[in-house]
Amino acid sequence: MAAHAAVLPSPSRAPLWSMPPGAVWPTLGPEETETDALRAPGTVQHFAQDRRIFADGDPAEHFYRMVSGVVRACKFLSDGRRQIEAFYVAGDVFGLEAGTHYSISAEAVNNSMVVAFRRKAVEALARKDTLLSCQLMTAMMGALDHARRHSLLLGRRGAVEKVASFLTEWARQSAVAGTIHLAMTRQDIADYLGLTIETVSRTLTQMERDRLIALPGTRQIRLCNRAALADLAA
Amino acid sequence: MAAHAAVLPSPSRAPLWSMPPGAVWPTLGPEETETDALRAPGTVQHFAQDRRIFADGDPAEHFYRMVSGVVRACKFLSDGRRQIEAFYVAGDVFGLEAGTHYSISAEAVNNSMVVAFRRKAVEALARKDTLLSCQLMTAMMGALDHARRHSLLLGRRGAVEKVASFLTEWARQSAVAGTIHLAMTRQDIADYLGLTIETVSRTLTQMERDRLIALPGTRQIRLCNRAALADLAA
DNA sequence: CGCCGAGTTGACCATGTTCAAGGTGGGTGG
DNA sequence: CCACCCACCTTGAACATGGTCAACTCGGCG
Repeated sequence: MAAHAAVLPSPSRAPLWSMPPGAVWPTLGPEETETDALRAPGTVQHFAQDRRIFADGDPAEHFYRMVSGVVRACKFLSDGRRQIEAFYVAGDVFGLEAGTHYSISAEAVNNSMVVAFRRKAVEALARKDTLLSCQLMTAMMGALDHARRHSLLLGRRGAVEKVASFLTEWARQSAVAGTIHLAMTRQDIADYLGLTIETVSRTLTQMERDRLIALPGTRQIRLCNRAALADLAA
Repeated sequence: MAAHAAVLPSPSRAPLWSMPPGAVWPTLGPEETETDALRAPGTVQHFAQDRRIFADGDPAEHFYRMVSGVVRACKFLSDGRRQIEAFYVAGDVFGLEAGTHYSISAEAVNNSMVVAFRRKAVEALARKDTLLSCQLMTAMMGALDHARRHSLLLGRRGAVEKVASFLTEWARQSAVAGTIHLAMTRQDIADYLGLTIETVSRTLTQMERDRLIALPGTRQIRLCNRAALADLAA
């Protein structure tokens, strides 16, 4: 039961793109989680706030596992418009790529610590070690699930629903006693939700008026009516 | 060189979420493509127009490879709003899931033929056969890439850019002599782009006025100025 | 204290949606 | 073979949501 949480070596809290329990592919027995090949060849790295970890188009030589902090994965249009695809937190794996180059950029939202893995080394390992393949596969599919839910959000939800969804999602990973601490700016939130900074701000203010949340500080959000919020997030 | 195209057994045309050339993970030598374990255990199935192949929440017992026709993958909100995440065409693999249940629905856009694989059988194979794992991995990552590009589209592009992107993307797979045949309705296009049917219609009409396209029939689009179109799609 | 970046608020505006009416074309049955 | 029908599509006008632009506030820090 608890063994399922150890699919990827990490603190056991759910990643932002929450991996469903039992989401191992193929299904693994508890004893197999001992192998944990991802732990061996990694090197620890630190990134200061807003530092780029890799850019869209760079050769994909490493991939990463979050230890602490928050990282955003984003894409840009030629005119600078930005879409944040995901925020990564402790335990999340990112930078796995189909081709030889990254198709997305990754930047530290705040001071962050990651473990970097040489892609080639892990590829070689993965060819021998089926368990490792499965771990990577599971990480990928979790990311795919998240991307799909995110598309539904971006394409078919209004501003209030978007903000409510974000709060609900982020609360799962960063709520202490009903109060969220935001690692990211309003601009980050806006770019994650496909909105503008002003709309995010207005929506939060309106939610405060409606007693759904309280805003004790700009980076702190207290969830007063979590049920109603979850309801908005539908 | 050419062997790279045979990552998945299929007609060699690029899938809608185009898999980049050389997108094998880990990188495979030409000789290895002989194995092609996906070919063995499949059973051919036909689905009539609008028939559901699987629904969000169903137990994920199979996954599929397109032989002919077009399939849409979509998610729904409780009030019926729909977001189409992808259209699948010959060669595309879909229905790979992280958990034990599908997280998306798949429906035939027109009469379609697919090969179904028992998930358990292939899982078992994949644990032995690293090549197979890699093929699946590559398929997944192609899907992830597509989902990310789609998020950027949904979150940060206007109606004209969206329609132009759709035309450009779909032309790659269904253009004969500069004329696209649409398998899907305007509603499908709208739900793919996060727009309404009226906006899609108006945008196409405007593009016709601007001599970017011609509309000889409702399901036929002639690309008159492909460069300008690609430019709009940025 | 004053500056500066981040956030908020307001007024106006643009894009895309909604609602409603009319057109078109492919298939069916008389 | 033609008429009708129905689903699909187009068009128009009013409307709403969210974006833009600009002013102002707040809080942290030199």
